[in-house]
Amino acid sequence: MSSQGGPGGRGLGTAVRDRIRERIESGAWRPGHRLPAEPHLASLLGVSRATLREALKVLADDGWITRTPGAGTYVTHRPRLKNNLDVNFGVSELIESMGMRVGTQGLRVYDGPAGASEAARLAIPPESRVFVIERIRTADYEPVVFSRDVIPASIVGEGAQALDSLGQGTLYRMLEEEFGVVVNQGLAEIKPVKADRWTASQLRVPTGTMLLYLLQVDYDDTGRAVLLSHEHHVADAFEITVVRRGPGRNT
Amino acid sequence: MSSQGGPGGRGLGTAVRDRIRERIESGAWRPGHRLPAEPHLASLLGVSRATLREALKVLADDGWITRTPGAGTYVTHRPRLKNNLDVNFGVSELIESMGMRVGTQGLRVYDGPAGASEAARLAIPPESRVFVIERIRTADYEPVVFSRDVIPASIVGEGAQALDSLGQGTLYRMLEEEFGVVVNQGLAEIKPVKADRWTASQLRVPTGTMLLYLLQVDYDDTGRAVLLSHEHHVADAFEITVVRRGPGRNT
DNA sequence: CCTTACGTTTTGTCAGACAAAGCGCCTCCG
DNA sequence: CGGAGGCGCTTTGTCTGACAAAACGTAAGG
Repeated sequence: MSSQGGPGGRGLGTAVRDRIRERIESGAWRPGHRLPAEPHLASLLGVSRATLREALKVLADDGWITRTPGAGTYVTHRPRLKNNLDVNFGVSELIESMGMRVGTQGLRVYDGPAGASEAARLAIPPESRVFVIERIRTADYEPVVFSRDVIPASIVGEGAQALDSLGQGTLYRMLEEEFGVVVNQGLAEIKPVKADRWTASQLRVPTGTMLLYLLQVDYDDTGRAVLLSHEHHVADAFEITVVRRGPGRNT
Repeated sequence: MSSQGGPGGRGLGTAVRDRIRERIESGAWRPGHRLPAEPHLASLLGVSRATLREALKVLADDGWITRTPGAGTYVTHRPRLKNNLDVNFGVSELIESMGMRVGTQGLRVYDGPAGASEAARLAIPPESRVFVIERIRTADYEPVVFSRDVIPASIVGEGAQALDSLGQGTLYRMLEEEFGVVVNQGLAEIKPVKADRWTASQLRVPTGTMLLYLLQVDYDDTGRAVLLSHEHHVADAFEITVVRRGPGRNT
């Protein structure tokens, strides 16, 4: 299925892109810093200039670098954020990136037929068998997210007992390591809601507390829906940001 | 500053990328459809294969297409959404894309010194002169967003009287056409809030109504902060979505 | 009828070359 | 001595051609 799943990712250009971005994120190349010229950088990275340029094109398109003919390639002068909805995937990484201890309470795993709405979003036949994972995520032992994850049985097959070991685990890592499913993209719908009685009691907050509700469907690289997540975030616990692409490049 | 500002965007590869994406968005190439082979498609678009591949690389990276060696390039089988936080920029386009009439109420434009917090986010000296635009955006004559836009005087110079004509205009288009400022990227912070007395009266909703608050800073292609926006969205008016990149490509 | 081997098609990567656009340095002139 | 203009170098943008790797369809053989 997946071509190689090697070190960096799928494809040399993607690996080069990640390597360059890591240098920027780590601070080795600070904003305003000028990158080596393309031929030089290509030989440094051990790839051809065409491959390097594919990586640079994506980075420039994402706003990491700015390229001007005759002048050079510079790291864009723009603040970088953690806790970014675009890149941070999963609640565990979100909490860990804030330097807090991540934990799980009230884990509940069961299977059954999918409801009509959830089946439609997962693009599976109604009444198909799905596995459901409900749990409360804690940051420094404080409940911050109540989540309900729905996975089609066709994804996890019969090796579903591994789901029981999600005590503190990352669901995405388990999907990748146990079932060979690599989540490539997710489509999240964001809505502010007030905590109802049940959710409030789970999160140990007063009824009516402000929550951020994320309804998300994740897809693998073939476009197959592999995971549906309902996440109720305690509003004050996180600072959620999104990078938006400007109209200058998106019609 | 900007190199050519031609038809599609800045650069041939970017223009090619937009042309392909338009075909997908318009439905000419539906999910699962196979694109012509690269040499053929390159000649169809009138560019070289290297340029075409830069465009395809970005599209594949953004999840629009899936490429497999030996097989071909296919349009990814994944639902496309309008009202996407990533691509839809500005409230006007958001409302128009939903097929509703966009309008403005209570426009108020004034200038003065920037506050400490706003100056810091715009990366300008404290007390710098800024222009402030406050207005209520309506969809089908119903208030849906109350926004406060802050623009440094250094951006708009002395031609600021143009700001008064924002009756139904798009601020981004005005920035581009009047002042030559192309917004490339924006960083938005999302938070659910309850409407306070003042905001509620502006939006004609009861105090305590659920709102989605977006605090956004926009940057041009050089990384200069050009616009700070506070937006209070009526929660039930929109369906806000975000495309998230999977851990499989971001680590 | 199933399995296997082959060839074709298609994407992935590389190398080299030329054009266009900034930037810095030098020279020339006042 | 100071400023302005021109020249050349550097760097990105684009094109051309080529070969390798991978996947699919087809045909031959058991």
